[in-house]
Amino acid sequence: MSPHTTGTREIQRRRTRRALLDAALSELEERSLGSLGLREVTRAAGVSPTAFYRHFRGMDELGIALVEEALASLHVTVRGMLAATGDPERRGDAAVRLVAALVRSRPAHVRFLVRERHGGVPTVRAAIAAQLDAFADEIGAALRADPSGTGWAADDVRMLARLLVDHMFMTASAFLAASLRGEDWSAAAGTARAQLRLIHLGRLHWSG
Amino acid sequence: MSPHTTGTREIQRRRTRRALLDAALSELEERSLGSLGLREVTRAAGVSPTAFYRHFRGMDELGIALVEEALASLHVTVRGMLAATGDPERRGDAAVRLVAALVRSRPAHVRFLVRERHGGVPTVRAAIAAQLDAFADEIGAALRADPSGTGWAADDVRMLARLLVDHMFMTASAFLAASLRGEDWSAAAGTARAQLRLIHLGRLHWSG
DNA sequence: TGTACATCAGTGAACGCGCGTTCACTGATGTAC
DNA sequence: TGTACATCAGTGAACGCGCGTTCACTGATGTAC
Repeated sequence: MSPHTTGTREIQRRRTRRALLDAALSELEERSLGSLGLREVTRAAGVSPTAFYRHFRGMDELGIALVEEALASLHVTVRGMLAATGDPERRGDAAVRLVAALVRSRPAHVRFLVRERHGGVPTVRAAIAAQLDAFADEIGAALRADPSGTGWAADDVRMLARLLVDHMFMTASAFLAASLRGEDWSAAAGTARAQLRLIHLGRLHWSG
Repeated sequence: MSPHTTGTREIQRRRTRRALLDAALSELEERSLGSLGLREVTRAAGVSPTAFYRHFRGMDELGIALVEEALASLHVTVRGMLAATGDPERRGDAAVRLVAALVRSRPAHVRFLVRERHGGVPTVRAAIAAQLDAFADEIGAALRADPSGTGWAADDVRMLARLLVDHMFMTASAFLAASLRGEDWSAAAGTARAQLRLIHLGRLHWSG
């Protein structure tokens, strides 16, 4: 392996970078990226303020790095949904389960996406929007490939794909809200499953 | 009329308060409430920083005032939707038109709601969430009153009402995004209408 | 109507504080021979 | 393997700046008689 991935110096460098990202995610639990200060992040990460500049040009760049991490996780979830098999009801339930698993394993990343998707940092907003468009395209392609998708207009496939992407965010947000209230997730999961079932029924009876 | 509503002093007081709220809304076009400073607002409003305290205890209180204004507008829209008559397709189209009218008449308020709904100021988030719950209840009551709502379980009515509330936000957000890109709104409106039609089809074929 | 006093929205100076950014530096790690 | 030099992640002091908040104030508006 090259020294760029395994050298002692490189390992330490990665560790500090991770500490900065984790510190930011932790601070963002109750706040938004736009109100987060460089010194807050370095303080929480246990490094000097100047160390920040060895890793990021400024807070915006750290924000973009968080977007990339969070969307990579989300992409795995989306691919898992598309790979699910069985009748549509089963696939809907699997989708809700995958979202729940994502929120459970990376709550801070998911909260970051939900918050910054419409948040106050234009570059971050744009990066999220672009990737969600790509996810919608991916879902649209899967819908088109599905036998039940024959006869659908391109526009209609796109509108359904967007609805499903947005519903995924609604569901993720509902799980986060349930956590915050100390509730168990079964009610939120039930609601999400029922909504997907209703959307699927609409899909079955759709006439372009 | 009492001097509390028409006195010269009271009129001036209201004018300043309005200037502060409008200045904040204007600054919030591209930013979030959590990152907005008191001095920025007073500067944009053309008053001294200390004048702020004659109207609000702090930025949080100004945020709550904005929430109240914005939700009052939204409530008018929701009531308009529920009052719409005709076949369900017409009612869906009317709902989309009402959302478009709201976004056109109060873009800054709507953007504020979309952004701060999941934003970084807990008190504001809570105020919005509480009111959206109330809207969902209102919509749920209307769905129950509708003849096509007979035989629906209470949970199912609630899940449909929530889906409709969330869809309203999706639609508003889509209009704002179209504006930002300088696009015409017909594509976003068409997508929203189609999604409502699909949801309605699901509703027709629902089996508890 | 006129006068004397009270109210209070908005002012301007002042404060201490944390911010982002710069700079020259240190010392461990990496590299060449 | 050993030595001499280069690299570079992280440091700590320093800076100028805008922040939120306080205070005593001003002067127009409101009120009592």
